[in-house]
Amino acid sequence: MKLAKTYTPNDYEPSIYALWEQSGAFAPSGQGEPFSMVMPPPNANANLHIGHALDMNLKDILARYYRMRGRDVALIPGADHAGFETWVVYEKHLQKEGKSRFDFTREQLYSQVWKFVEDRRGDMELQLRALGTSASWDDLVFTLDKKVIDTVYGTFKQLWDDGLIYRGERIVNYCTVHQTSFADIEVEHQTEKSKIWQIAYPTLDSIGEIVVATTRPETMLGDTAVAVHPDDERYKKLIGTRVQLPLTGREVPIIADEYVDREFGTGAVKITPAHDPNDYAMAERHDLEIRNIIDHEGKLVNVPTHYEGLDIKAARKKVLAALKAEEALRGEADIEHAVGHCYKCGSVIEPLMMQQWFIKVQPLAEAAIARLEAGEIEFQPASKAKEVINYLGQLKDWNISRQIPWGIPIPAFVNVNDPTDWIYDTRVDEATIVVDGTTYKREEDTFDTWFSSGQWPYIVTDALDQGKLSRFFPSDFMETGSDLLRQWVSRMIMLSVYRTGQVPFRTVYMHGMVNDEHNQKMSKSKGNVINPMDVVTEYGSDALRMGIIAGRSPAQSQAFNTGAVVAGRNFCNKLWNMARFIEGTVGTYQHTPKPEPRTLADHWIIRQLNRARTTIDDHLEGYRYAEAAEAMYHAVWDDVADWYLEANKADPSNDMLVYVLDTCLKLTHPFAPFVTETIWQTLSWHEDINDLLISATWPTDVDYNDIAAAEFSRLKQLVSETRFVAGDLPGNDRYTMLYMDDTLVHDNRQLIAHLARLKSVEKVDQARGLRLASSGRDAWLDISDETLYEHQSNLEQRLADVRASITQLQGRLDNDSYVNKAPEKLVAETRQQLSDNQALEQRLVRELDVLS
RNA sequence: GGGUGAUUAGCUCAUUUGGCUAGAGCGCGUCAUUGACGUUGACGAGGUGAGAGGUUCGAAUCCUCUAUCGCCCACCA
Repeated sequence: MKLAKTYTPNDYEPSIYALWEQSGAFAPSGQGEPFSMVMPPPNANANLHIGHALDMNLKDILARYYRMRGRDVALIPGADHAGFETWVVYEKHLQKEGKSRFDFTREQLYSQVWKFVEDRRGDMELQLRALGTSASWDDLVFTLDKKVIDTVYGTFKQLWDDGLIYRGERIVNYCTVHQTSFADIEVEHQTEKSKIWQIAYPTLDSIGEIVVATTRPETMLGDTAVAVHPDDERYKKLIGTRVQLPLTGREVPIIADEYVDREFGTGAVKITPAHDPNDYAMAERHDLEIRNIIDHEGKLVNVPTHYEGLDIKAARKKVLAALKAEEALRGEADIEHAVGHCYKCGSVIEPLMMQQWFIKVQPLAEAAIARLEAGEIEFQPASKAKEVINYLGQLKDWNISRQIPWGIPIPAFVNVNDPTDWIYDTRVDEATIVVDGTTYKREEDTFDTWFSSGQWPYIVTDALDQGKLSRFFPSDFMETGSDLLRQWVSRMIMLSVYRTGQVPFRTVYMHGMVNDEHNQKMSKSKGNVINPMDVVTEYGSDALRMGIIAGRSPAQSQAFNTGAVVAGRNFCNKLWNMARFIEGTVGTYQHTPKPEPRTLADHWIIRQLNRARTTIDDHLEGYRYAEAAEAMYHAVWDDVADWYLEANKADPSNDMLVYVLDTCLKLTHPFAPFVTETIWQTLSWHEDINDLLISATWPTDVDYNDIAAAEFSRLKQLVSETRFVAGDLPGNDRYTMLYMDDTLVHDNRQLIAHLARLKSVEKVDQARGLRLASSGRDAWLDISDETLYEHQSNLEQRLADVRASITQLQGRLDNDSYVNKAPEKLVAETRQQLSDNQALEQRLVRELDVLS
């Protein structure tokens, strides 16, 4: 035998992958209707996590499936420079060496990180290969490739020309540790316990004071107003008057604004426009002064000298102490409220005023919403469409600048003599340029990664300049984690509609998260992270692939289930041993004939495989992976291995064995590519060097006789009943089956004996023993009266069951509403079941009569 | 605070627009076996579908309420 007794995946997987890659099977064939998917670029600097394994698998199954169905498949891989993510990793690396970003120029940093990423990028790509990803590697795009940058600049220019780009001092989310701003979506809000203090501000125009409530007393140094609700009776008369701020003595007005909640705190709010988004909005409405008092490192500035340079924490302490000394503190209370944190380092996000680049998103969002509402993109699950529309509908202007050197530089320059004079220019490698005699200095910020990733589908397919892959845009299938719906999917739609006039993809499939085995979210800090490469080493890539899609539905988070991976491994071994058996039986075989069914089992297995293929087609076309895999699993294991191979032993046919094995391998290949290809390569009838399963054609229907197939089903039933009954009898004897005038049993007596493990199957004139009543054949098990007697209670139990079900069915048919309103087909089925059960009841009654 | 998902066998999960006796894998029990496979085979046990009510001939599925858990969003100082 060519094959070892047990399938050991790690011995075969790498060479099989190499075989595919060298054969060029991953590249688009250029023939057939295109089917394309772009891979969300995994971070170039990091190892794959288990979510990637799922993510990749969901795409690769379709890639392999549609490839076999003759489509022109492109699974286009990517690698992400992951701007900020990578930057964080690199900055830690610098820290270890005792250096900081300020020791280097932008160019130096950029090239250092480039090298850092290059060194690590290979790991990620090797891991994708280990998972079996049939990606078109020649078409891989890195997010810092020239064509990416060119396209991104083109989009930026178009937005600029359309008046949709502006630079402005706005309040932004700022991490003082990383010293960069964030988009709203990158800020993590956490509920925290803290204190809320009440501070008295003396009024100027009358004797008295107004008490404000705040969780951030230190910001009072930057207050420029106090706000109350216009209808608040307590404060109505104070509106328009002024208060004097404690500590600084500055005078600020009391204003009225509906935003103020009368119920909360004291109903009076101190306004610090530079360091609170709401206060900023209010300052815009009321044209208030904006005082910056916190700098980029989180230290106080523009404040009385003894506060100057303090960090937030120290400043708060000092301010509170001073207020206490001035007897301006009126109370403190515990409070729970949401605080924004940096999603990377967890430090508190400071809202700060900064010069940033923004996109006016509204026109883009509106255009995208129109397409979504027209149903141009199908969502799996469908509910996600609404979520995207809602999100786009309330999107605020998008801050696309980041203050980190690792990324695509923003192609803009500012007049050294006029800070409002900005021009678009792509000579970002030069610190200054001269245009028409004027010197311009470049912008040092880089783009938010999502600005470039958001253009991915049309970049990688060269859709804008009709490149060689442009037939793959829009792509057919976009599959990614449900956590990226907003930050990535929505932006791709928005930018693609804007830039290309087309939606970027036709179907979006969102997968849920992979939790740990106890359904807890995986995280490094909890130490419950499952490394996909460990799973591959232990169980094999195919087992991981099969296990991770088992019972999974879109957008639903689910625990990682080792049991399902084990089942996958066992399945691979089963398939392996089926092949081993068939290969050993068939030996050298030179052609793959059109199967010509001869026996009942032949007809039946053809029917089963035809049906399985149809079921798999239905499910995969509807993206129901788990159901498709299950149909495949049961066809191969239950129908082929458990029944057909055994039947074939009783009446062998090599042609049929070859057909059955080939079909199983094809049906299984999208789900377990390695083991199937490994087997395929060992088979003598696939010896041709160019004969690869990955490129084989998907099975089509084979003719069979329906009556013959149905007769085998009846034999199966008889065999099952025999096993069941015999298993219940005392002892482990092999029994003899007796039959009278039953042609089906007569013609298949050898087969029945083999399948039911009987001593023999013999024709008799006079029946005796235990009648096999359930399967409706004139067949008996030859057992002694004594044994028969012991079996009586079993028969009685079965009779009771049958009668219960008769009562139920009869009740249903006695109900006129059911007979009249339920579908005819269903009613007919019920009638059939009733008569079947009645016949069975009579046979059982007769059996029991004989016994007594 | 708003939205959204979940609750089905011991565990992890299915069950496509309401319709056969609610399925699978793992686990569990009994038995088997000298050559395809113990990563096996045969047989089996195990579910009043979170709870309560409603609609319907018919509900795990639709509606209402309750309970518990999760996720996302959110400026209450």
